[in-house]
Amino acid sequence: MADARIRTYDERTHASNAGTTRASTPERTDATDERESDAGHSCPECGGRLVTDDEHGETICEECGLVVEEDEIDRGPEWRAFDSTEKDEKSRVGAPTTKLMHDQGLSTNIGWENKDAYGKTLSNRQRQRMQRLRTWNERFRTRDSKERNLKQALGEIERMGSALGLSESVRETASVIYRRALEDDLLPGRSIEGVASAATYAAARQAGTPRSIDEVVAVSLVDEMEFKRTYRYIVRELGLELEPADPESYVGRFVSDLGLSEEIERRARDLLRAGKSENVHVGKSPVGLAAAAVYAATLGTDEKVTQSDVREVTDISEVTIRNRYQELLEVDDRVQAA
DNA sequence: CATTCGTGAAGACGAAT
DNA sequence: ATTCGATTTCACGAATG
Repeated sequence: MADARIRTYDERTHASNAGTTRASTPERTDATDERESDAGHSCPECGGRLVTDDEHGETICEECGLVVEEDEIDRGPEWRAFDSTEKDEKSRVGAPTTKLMHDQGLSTNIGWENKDAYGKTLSNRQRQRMQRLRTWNERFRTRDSKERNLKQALGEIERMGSALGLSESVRETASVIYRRALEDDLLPGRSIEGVASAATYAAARQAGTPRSIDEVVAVSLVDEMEFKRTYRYIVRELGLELEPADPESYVGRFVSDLGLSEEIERRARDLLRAGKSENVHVGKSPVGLAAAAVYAATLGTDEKVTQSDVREVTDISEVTIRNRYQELLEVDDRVQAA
């Protein structure tokens, strides 16, 4: 963003200016105003001196930095009211904040009625001006809201992407998908985290480095139900074209997680290719196929893994592994014979 | 004893209505 | 919204080494 570049430039010039000013007048108070708190209090951890940091509303230990108390700001009224008329007179605070709006209800709202502050009806000319103001105010507010939304979502995508070991380009794709969802107004009614998770999952699949639903849900902030619901919705509304994940793309990871050799990996891939040529894989879980192929590949060799080992790393039940690997072997035999 | 195998009931999901 | 078919999972016991 151009904004960011300009700001750093600004800061640099300010910094150098401040440096020279400070050199001429060395006795300047620190920016953060810290003062000693009441005597008799000391840090419960290390016994160090406690100071209050008014800027952050915290009491912290000077020695170890332990935050003893935080959020000391009193958000209640500083006056007391004994009946409701008194309350009306003394109260000078505005509308309560709400978490239901992204800006906590603190942004400008222009009333719907065409009355001025005294309740008088507006002239025609004034009405038109107000209408324009409403339009623009609304535009800025939603634009701003989307901006924030996007910022948070991108952070989330970044976090999950790195937790899942996804490449930079996959994260790029995920953010593009997210942007599209945002532009198409798909977000209302859905959580940012959910859509971010879905976008990440979809991007990983498109890039041919899929992560299973379980893996994504594990690092996501939403539960599996919501994730699946959101994912389907996003795919449908955005018209994302996603091939069923290719079982082979899981093989490498499973093999290495199980500590098996490349020979096994090669055999597993062969089994999957044979299976695919006979359309064994349609309608079956790709992860299940991959798991079964890896297991089957070890069978004739001296590298031993149990079905339950495979279940551990793949999250595919032993039953499914059994069913799939037998099918795979059967098909492989047929292909060999042909 | 550990592992593998097979089975029926039950849950989840997509498609069709 | 419900129903149906296919798939996967769970729980269990039997067989195998």
